[in-house]
Amino acid sequence: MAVSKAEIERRMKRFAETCRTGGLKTTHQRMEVFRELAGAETHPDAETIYRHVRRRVPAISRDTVYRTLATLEEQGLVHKAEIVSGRGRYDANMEHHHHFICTACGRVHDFYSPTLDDLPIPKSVSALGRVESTQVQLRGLCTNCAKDKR
Amino acid sequence: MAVSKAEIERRMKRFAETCRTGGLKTTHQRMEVFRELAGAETHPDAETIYRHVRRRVPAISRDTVYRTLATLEEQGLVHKAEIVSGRGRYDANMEHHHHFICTACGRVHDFYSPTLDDLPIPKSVSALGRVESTQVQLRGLCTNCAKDKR
DNA sequence: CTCTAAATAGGAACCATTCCGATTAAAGAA
DNA sequence: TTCTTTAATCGGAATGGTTCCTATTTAGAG
Repeated sequence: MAVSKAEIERRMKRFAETCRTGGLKTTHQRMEVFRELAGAETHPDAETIYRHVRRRVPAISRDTVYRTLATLEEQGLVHKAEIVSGRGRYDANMEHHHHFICTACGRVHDFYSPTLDDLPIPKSVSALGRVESTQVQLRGLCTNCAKDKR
Repeated sequence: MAVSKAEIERRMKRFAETCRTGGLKTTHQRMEVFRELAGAETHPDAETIYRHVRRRVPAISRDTVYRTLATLEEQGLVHKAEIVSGRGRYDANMEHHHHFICTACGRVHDFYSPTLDDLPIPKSVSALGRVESTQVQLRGLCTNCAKDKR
């Protein structure tokens, strides 16, 4: 189930909008990096994004990809999940969602749950600091890897 | 509030026990790396552990620290949290707990909640794979960093 | 069209982690 | 205790992801 055309369209519009209001130049490279994420569901890492975008923008540099991802995150256009093996993974799905992480292949799957979006935070936490975001991480063997094991 | 003497004692015993049953040699280096974590509450990273242990075992190598941490994790003696900036952080607290991560300083604080230990996992997740562990991550500004900002 | 600040390319640098080959030492057997 | 086996260690080189640096390019304002 790929991201729908309409959703990609919507995300690209938001990108253009954010560039304008944020005073960012809408460079070809920037646009293509975001487009890559707007249509992805696999939480690709920077290297994967780099390889894919290079097909369309052959001269793009890794540095640009990394810088652009950081900029997009600052602007709230993409989400960076620091999950496994120190390799950041990105997605353009800004709805509140949670992650199922496969302990074998490292793949990250989104899932949704209104209940989990609004967790009962214990009082003791207020002593630690002010909570700005919450996220649930589930770990286990994904269906694919479970199949391979047999 | 440091880890109590009794708790450290208990953890060291478990370490010795696990080495025996797991067929691991209880080397001086191994013991000191674990001792460092048994008494820590700060989720130190490998480099920090290395620097501390080196006071007691001056010739210890980074490789040994990294290998030992991996071994201890395999044996279920320590817990590795992959949280920020690709730097693994370790703790010897094996009770089910959750993390409050400061978005400014990156420090990780544990907190406990029986309610959060047993989350209602949405049915849709079963299509993704078999859940083996659950964890809640809260992000925000810790009290310390909030103070500094003012 | 011109100008300027922002952004990019490409390669060097950086840093955490892992690998490798030679050496050491834990622990079971004698 | 001493011997033997083999896991574990050391230290430095290698790796891989990410960031930095500087010259060059370009988006967008005027």
